[in-house]
Amino acid sequence: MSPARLPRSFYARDAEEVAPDLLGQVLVRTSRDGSRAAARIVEVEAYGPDDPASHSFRGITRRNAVMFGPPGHLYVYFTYGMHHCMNVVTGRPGEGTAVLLRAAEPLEGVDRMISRRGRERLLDLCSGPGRLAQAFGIARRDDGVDLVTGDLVCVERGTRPEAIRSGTRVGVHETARPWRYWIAGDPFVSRGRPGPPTAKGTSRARSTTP
DNA sequence: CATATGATCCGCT
DNA sequence: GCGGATCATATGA
Repeated sequence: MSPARLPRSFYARDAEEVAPDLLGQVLVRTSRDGSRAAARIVEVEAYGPDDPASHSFRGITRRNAVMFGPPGHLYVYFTYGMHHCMNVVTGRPGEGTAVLLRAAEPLEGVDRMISRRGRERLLDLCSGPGRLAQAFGIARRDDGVDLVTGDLVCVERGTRPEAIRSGTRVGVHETARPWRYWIAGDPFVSRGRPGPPTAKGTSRARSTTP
């Protein structure tokens, strides 16, 4: 019943529209004992329809089924044999669009994040999709949880970023959709190579600090 | 059934 | 900067 919690309508839009709007918002996980873990989202990636880079591109499977459900739910997948990544489902049911949460700035429950991560440097706690999921204790069993009405995880309204940058998505060799968004100059953004891999391969993304 | 691969992280060089 | 870890998932035989 938190008035700060983002409503369903926030998620029920195109992924590339939701993605930049998620920057500055606060991801919150409430444990059964009432303790909270919270972090300010600083980096995301959108995965749209007809997007070869999206898990939903080849149709619905058991793994990606949640992506095709109603917006405002968590889509969690396991990869590289050891990492979980979390997305928020966007758009309309059947579309299969989502936004990957890539990095955040720890705000609450830092001690718990440190123990879950096994590392104590604040900058390394949530700076990467696998790290973020680990810090929040998110795993496959959290696949499909409702961010709007659920008790476990939600996104609360935060502070608006001063400036937003965008560039090519990490691990995606395509320049047509620069759907990685991050807060300009934010130290908690992951070290994932910024900038499009241009043909001659010398340029960097426009990630200069204002 | 067999196998290739990945929206990654970490430690070592 | 590079490669190993490590396995669920998808796909093809």
